[in-house]
Amino acid sequence: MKSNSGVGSDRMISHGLKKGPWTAAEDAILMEYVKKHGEGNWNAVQKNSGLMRCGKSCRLRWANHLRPNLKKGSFSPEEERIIIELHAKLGNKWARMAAQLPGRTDNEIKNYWNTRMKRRQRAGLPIYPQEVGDDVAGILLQQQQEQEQQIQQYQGRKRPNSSSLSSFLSSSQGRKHDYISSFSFLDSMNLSSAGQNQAISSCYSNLSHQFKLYNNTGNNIDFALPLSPNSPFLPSSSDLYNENITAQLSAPSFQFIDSGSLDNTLSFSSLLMGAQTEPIDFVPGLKADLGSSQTPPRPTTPASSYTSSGGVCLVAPSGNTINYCGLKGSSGLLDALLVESRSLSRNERQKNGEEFPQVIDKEKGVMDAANVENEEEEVDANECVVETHRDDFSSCPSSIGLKSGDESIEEMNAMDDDLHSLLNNFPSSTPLPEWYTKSTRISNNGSPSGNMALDAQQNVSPAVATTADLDWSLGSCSWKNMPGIC
DNA sequence: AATATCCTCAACCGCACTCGC
DNA sequence: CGCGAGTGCGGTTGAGGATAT
Repeated sequence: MKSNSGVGSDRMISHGLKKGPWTAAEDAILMEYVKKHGEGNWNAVQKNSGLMRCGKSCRLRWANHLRPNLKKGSFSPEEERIIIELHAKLGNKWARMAAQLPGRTDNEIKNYWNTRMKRRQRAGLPIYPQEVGDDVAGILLQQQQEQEQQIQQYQGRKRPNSSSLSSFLSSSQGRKHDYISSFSFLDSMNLSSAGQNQAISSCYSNLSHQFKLYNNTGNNIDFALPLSPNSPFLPSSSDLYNENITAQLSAPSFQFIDSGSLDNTLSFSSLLMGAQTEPIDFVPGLKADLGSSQTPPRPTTPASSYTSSGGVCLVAPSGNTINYCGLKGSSGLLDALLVESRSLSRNERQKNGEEFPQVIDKEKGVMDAANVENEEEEVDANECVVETHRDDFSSCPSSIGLKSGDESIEEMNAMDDDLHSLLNNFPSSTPLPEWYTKSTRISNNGSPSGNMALDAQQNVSPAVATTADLDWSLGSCSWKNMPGIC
């Protein structure tokens, strides 16, 4: 197909029209036709010129190969730069990109991009250079913010502006560094353990209602609450996909998810790349490309969980299995930006002499995470769901209190009430969605954390798992009758 | 040298949109 | 308003060349 010289084959004739590669003779006929009649009205080509090609085929041939001023050959470095920038801004809008690259066709750009993307994924490289990611992050997050606002308007709910993740991230400040810790300014409270300068923060995005716990040293606890299956914010089941991917995790690729450095948080490109249209695209790349030839190290990190725009995403490295749930068509940008899976394994952190965050236990009060781990061993080697609640803070030891400069407590409490009533209105006994039960609980020696969806697989039979099995309350979600939950 | 596998890219396909009737 | 033709767009396919085994 790369050469269309010579006599074409007749084997691709269908309904009297030829398909397949164009011959030089056909090209000549088409060019002559356009010379006489101009572009357009492609279906008339066959009638007027005798060319046995459909109008679509003629248009494509003309646009991609015959029209004047077409550039041939490889893209120049400058063109490549433009493509990268345009793709970062536009996504897979090949025609729009082609409009900004004189002499280049959408097909050409598309092929180039797909090839390049695969190559870089194989190499474990980010698709977008970091500087492009920087520039684009704000744009996409702004779009995300607009979407959120639209949803909020639709829901008729008022949220404090200060809870807007997007506005913060799209601002000139807060880039590159401290994304995670900066999130604490959202719907969060920072708790300070006097003398230890240690804090646990909880935050949930007002859209996804996913919680993330992390201490202020930047080592998150890798915890995310699932949305209720009946949450108005949860996409319909048809919008969810769930795919089990079996592959050895490549260390370089996985770094984007499981980055140990905040700077790497912006090196999300390979994740984002596929996410432009469908986040899962990234992961099949792993599946396809990490076959027999690579034997990457087994990840030592715990489950990663991150929110999707308007939905739920879970990424759980488990040996050589990744379970990924997400929203079709989500931009994936927040997925990446919210990727908080930077935590070292507990053992490593302990080895480094790092202090563990405190965990608020409903019955035992505040405990050190290390103690939680010991408790876990008695009940379940890996399971421990950190639970927190703003109301719980009142009963916290006096050594824990609000840091100054936090948002209005009243404001946050109002939001809490809002959410609380929402959660309480969920009907019970609703079967959990597929993504909820398909996920595999990872086994790790990491932080005292768990993802409820992951816990579900291990501890609750998917067949009987319903919302009635969940104990929903503000800031917490637990499986009823499930031992080992803090 | 033979074979398998990978890669590239031209072409196709399905869908959505516009426009005229 | 509905219909069909024409067109554009983005995703996918598969032939054939390149490379690896």
